[in-house]
Amino acid sequence: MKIYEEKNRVVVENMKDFEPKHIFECGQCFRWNLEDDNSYTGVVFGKILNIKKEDDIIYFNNTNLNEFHNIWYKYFDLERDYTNIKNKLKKIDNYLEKAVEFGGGIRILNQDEWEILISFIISANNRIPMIKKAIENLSKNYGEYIGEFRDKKYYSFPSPKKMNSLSEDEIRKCGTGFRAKYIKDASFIVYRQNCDIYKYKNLDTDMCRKELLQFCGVGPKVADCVMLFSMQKYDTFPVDVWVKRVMEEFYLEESLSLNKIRNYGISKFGKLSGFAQQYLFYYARELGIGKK
DNA sequence: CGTCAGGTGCGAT
DNA sequence: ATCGCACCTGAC
Repeated sequence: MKIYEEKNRVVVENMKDFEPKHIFECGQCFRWNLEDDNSYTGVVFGKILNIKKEDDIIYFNNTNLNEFHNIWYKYFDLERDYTNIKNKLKKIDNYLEKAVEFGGGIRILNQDEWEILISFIISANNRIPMIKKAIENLSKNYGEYIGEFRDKKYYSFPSPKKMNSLSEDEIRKCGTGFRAKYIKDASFIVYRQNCDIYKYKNLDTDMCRKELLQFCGVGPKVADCVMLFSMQKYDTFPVDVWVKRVMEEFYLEESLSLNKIRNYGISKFGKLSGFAQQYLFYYARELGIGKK
């Protein structure tokens, strides 16, 4: 892997297991958008980053080598050997082999706990375009102005303090629907009650999950997503409608409860459950597996 | 118009 | 423990 800096960008050559489409469209993030030139622009940690892959070269636009090492290396999980993970998963069976090959460029991002908690509360019984719109509205209306990139203005995700200062109605008007009161509650708990969700990642997976489940609007699926996408808990298996479909298509004879599917996944995939879930989810959703 | 979407809370069993 | 139902909202 060769990394070097050019004018306002970092160029990475020969990086394995990194495909922007797979990373940004496997359901783990909501603030990355496809541009006309087939690049993706996102807001992360109050910064605007643009990613473009051409042949085997990846361009990290609007950043520098310092930020690359201090922020993006961790965010994109670049220290992890995904080839090794993929090889282990591929050996399990032919279904997983297909799914892993289909989404071979997936990386599980290390995202901000607070932003992910609220984002996945919004995701409950919701569609991706609506989730993205609600998060964008919250940021545009109540986040900090960051700057412009290609003639578009960008805003950070509102802090717990800012979110707590809003009324339920102001949150609702951003398009969050019945989840507005959950967001209001979570903001109060995190900001006013000084609950440090940034320490949850230090707990073991079961305790971490137990803590998250105490938030109203956080059920089993949302808790698993928050743990997996922002707290480095990889021995968990979020089961949503797509994972249920693909598991029933590949592994299960009958229709099991979501919790039983989760337990089945964790017992089958162990420490790699979270990675397996991502490959299966992306495969199922892109191909419409099991859709009625 | 009804249905449904990357679930969850709630009350009833 | 497990089950069934309502739920903001907008696209079909």
